[in-house]
Amino acid sequence: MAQLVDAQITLINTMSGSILDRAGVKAKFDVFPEQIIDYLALVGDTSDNIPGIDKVGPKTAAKWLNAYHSLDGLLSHAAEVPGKVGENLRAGLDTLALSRQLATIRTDLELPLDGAGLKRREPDVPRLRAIYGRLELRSLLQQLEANAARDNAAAAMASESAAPSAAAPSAAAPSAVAPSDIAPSDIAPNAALLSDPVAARLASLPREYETISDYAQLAHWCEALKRSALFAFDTETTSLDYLNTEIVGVSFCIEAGHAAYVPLAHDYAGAPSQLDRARVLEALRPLLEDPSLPKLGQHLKFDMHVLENYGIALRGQRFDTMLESYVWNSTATRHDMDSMAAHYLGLRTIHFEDVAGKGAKQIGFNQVSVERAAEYSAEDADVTMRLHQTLWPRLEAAPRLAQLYRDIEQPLVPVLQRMERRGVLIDRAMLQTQSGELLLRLRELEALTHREAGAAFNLDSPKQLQQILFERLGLPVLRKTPSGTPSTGEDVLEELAANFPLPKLILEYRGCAKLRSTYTEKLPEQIDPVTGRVHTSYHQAVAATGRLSSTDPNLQNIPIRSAEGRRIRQAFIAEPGHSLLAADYSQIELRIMAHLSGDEGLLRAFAEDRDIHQATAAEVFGVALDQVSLEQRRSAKAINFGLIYGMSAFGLARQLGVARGAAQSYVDLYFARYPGVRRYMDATREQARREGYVETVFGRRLYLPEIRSRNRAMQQYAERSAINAPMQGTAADIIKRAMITVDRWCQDEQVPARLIMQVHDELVLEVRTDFLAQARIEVGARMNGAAQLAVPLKVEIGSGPNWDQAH
DNA sequence: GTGGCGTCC
DNA sequence: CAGAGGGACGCCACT
Repeated sequence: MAQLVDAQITLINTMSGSILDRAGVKAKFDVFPEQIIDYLALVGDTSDNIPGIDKVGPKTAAKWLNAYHSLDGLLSHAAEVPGKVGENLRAGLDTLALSRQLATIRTDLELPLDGAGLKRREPDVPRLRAIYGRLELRSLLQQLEANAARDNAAAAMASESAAPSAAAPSAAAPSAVAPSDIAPSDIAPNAALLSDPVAARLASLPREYETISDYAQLAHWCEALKRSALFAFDTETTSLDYLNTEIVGVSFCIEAGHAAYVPLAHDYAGAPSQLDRARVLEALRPLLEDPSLPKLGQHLKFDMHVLENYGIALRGQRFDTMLESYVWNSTATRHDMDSMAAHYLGLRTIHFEDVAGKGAKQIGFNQVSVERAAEYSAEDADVTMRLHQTLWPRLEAAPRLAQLYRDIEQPLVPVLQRMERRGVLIDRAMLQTQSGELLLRLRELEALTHREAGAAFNLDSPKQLQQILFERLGLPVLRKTPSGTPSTGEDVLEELAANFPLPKLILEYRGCAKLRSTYTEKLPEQIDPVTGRVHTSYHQAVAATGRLSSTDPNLQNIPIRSAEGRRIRQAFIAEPGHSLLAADYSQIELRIMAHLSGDEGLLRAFAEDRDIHQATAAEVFGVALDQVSLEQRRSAKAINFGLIYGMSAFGLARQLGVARGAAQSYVDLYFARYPGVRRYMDATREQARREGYVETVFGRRLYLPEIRSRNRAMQQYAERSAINAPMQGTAADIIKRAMITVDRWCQDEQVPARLIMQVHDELVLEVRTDFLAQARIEVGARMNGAAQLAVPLKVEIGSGPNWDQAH
């Protein structure tokens, strides 16, 4: 028994707390299922015999469910919990998970009235059925039906002619039951499951897809495309690598339900003969290059690249369903076609994996049978048209969103395509030299560390490092990771470094290892052998706030803060006779805060072009501008950034290493000096609660339904997002507008300058060196003119032979 | 695939 | 009373 109590106390000490009311330990904190599993493993499976543990029931399960981001993770953990506690837990989760799914769906139904949530996934009916097989799914499925019906009704109202035909007749819209009101009794057990109306609807969709196998048929379609008001098209390719991919087929859709696939390069053994790719592309060229012939697609930037590989310049792209969905609601669904079809149309489309397989067994699209490829590809074009028919009327009904779409997101597509295609020149030899140097240093540090630790271990393994630091050497545990293990993060090691020698070595090791693995080793591998440059992908529909993101390689997280890191930037160079020009917006988010809040003090500071952190320090600490100490300026800077991120006094205290009370007094002083900022923040939170969303200066919306959550953590997270999103999002809008005008200048005037990178508040151009002086002026003017705010924008421009020296 | 960590704005 | 800083991507270890 003593052992049991010890184990329990150990458990309590190693995690955030315990629900177990035993041995004088108060039930104070939450325990999560994986911790129960650990616990039971520790004490042996005596769960039914431990007083108190059987109290884990629906109520506790509800707390866990609310706290977990991943329902799947929670369910899989719950499945492993043995004994009575497991039974109770699973019963509670079944009920609660289903009601949460219902709440999720319900929220989606009421768009745009209620808004949607962060990173919300589609309800996966087959999976729900598997999990809740013993439960009746009628109410859930009814809501899915009603969802489609209402969407279509709304679309029909907004645009009679554009109403899609996919509407399923359905009962009236669901009554407005608050999620929490869905009691367990509403979900009656029923062994006989309903048929799946979602799958059924897919099968019953009116569709006529044809496969084009002769030139007369092709000519017929080309004529129809030419006469159409709008057509959707899609290219099928051998690879997602946009520079090194071949066209396997193309598909078209003019009218929902009618689509055609043109197989061109299916080359498996026994493939039917197909039309000649070059000849078909030449027939399509005049259509695709005609700017007055409007086109629709899903992620057209990719198709632009693919066509450019064949010398075809896509013009006249008018609509892109990926961007329509993103502008409509950046978080209600992911913006790939399969997700959108499920979300907006209630359709389960044929996925790429369905026809090509997945993992190591995946085949190229050229190996897919023409029959299956035709179904898949024609459906893509068809569904693209259907999505557009439901999305565009919604956007037009919300004029600011339509304007954001027309003025910013759609025109940005060709700009990004050109940036990607141009690529960035990298000095491979320089990176390889650095890699060698880093490797030597890493080996030294490894030897020193092992000697100091008295044991050999893998420095790259946080788990092994935890054991060495906190078990073998007994260093104090200063912070724990979310999963309850002792953290070895940078801030912890910094603090430990004051009293112990090892953490400092590990910090240097980590820094070098990061530089080598992520940058000096990987970047050279990503240089295209043909162009000698790296060609990133900018993603336009990923970040909830409107920012771009970059992958393969990510050019938006190249080091800059440390001297060692900046050497990486020296390898970003320009071609002979050219230089890099880097132009970044100075303090753009704080300027936007001044604009949005209208705070007089802040407006004045920017109007007078003050050093904003210094000016803030002078106000907060009540000293003259020239009396502000470096320490005061540092504090003010932390306050300013904290405000942008919705940070609390607690967080500020930790950041600054001061007492919480001191941090609180800084915050109070700040708000006393800048009362407009506090008013703005209160008003923003209030608007988010009232409307369900916040918006940027240019009308971009971010929906935050969690701001009404009864779960405090989620609600506060939503509040921080509400504060941050208008500033971060407006900055994104502004730089996108700047990119469009800068690119237009590059294109129209045939100047020797090209946009090559964007890093959130910075644009990088490759400019012929003799043209630098003029480029500075032209780029600066366009960036400055990208928005008219109540404060001036400020752009800082530098240039040099490499990215480091351009700053 | 997930968690921990680290890079950027 | 607990929690406590927004948005991304990528590497490594580990399962």
